[in-house]
Amino acid sequence: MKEDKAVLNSKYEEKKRRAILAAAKVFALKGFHGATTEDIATELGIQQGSLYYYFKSKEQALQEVCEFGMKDYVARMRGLCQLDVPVQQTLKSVIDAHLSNYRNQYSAMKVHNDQRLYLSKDRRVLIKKLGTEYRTLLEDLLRKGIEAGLLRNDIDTHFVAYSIIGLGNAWGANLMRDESIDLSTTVERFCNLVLGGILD
Amino acid sequence: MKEDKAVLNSKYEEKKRRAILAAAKVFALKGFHGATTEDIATELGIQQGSLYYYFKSKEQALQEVCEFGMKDYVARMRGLCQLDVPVQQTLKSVIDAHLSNYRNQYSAMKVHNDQRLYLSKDRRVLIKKLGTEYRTLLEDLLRKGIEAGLLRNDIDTHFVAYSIIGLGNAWGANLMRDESIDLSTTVERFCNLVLGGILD
DNA sequence: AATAAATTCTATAGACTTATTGAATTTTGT
DNA sequence: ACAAAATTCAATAAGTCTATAGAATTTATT
Repeated sequence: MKEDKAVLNSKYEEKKRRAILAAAKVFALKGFHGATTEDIATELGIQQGSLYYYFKSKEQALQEVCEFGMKDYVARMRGLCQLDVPVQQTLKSVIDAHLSNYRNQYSAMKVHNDQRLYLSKDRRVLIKKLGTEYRTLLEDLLRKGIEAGLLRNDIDTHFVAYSIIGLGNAWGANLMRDESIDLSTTVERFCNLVLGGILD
Repeated sequence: MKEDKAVLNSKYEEKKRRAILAAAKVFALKGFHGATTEDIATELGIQQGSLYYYFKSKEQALQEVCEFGMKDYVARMRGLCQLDVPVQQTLKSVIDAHLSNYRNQYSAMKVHNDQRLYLSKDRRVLIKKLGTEYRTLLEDLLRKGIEAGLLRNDIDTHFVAYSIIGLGNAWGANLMRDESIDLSTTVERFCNLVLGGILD
């Protein structure tokens, strides 16, 4: 019976995880509305109707994909921000983590970025909280950098934080689309651009 | 008869334009697959079936929205790049034009960015050409700036061009979503970030 | 080995959507 | 004012999709 699903059966948990990854892959490729439950089931190797053993609805699947994509992403960010190293170095780690995520996290981040607004508002509560926490951590980091005299004091931390995230998402999507782009080179150039700009 | 549609009847052209704008608005809000032809027709104030007087198919509507969004966008870029002013100034105009576009162009640009990949490849030929032209113009501009000694010679023009576009799209979407964000302040901060970075 | 529980399957109802068609209406040209 | 052309409408065929339900199968437990 489905009721036991709450009781963290390890077999169930593992397949549920695979279901989320399958949904992430399909949603990333076709978009939430463009993807069918049959697409996801096929990706998982089961029949369309069987998918409802794991998700109550297609919308719930999207919600879980987005939450999955954000959770350890934010957790890692928390860890990076606690380390006591110069801001520049933390920033580089943050950017590296952000971009690496796109190569490892099975498209869940992309789905979060592109499709989360198709969720009803109450399904987005946790997702929004996680997103806000991430941006806030980044803003705090920048503020600390200014106070330490390492960063210019005329920047707007909110603007810069949002820009770094936006740029990270743009390059993340690019890295996913084109496997031939080198990750570490991209991280390097990303940091150079944000830290030093392009002016001679 | 529909045949006359090719003969640029000005009445027809005007309503066709409005049909494209209606489609853009609906696609931007609900996504291509999430939007129905009924949504678009309602936005236009006609019946669902009547929409097919203007578009042969829903997919063609998406194609026309994307092309509409890109055409004068690229045309303006061409104009800006021909002016003989310092690179920094051109760059600012480019960013200003890019961001202003999101406030004026009735969501067509957003649809282009988010939904164009749902089009079949052959429907994307012109769209792709326009996008490539835009990025190439930007890359040429950066190269000119380096040769003039105004920009650092260790930047990768392709990387920077792509970054400026990505950042512009991120802020464009943000400006659309939140009317209270000030355009000129955003342009200012954008330029400062890209030109000078954040390092003290 | 027998029983219980968990997982998957098949079949389908009930919506919803796109695109078409021919009729009705409005606009335009003479 | 009349006829032709352009535009819109109403109705619907044909297809797709989500979600459910009960049967069948597989896996775990005693």
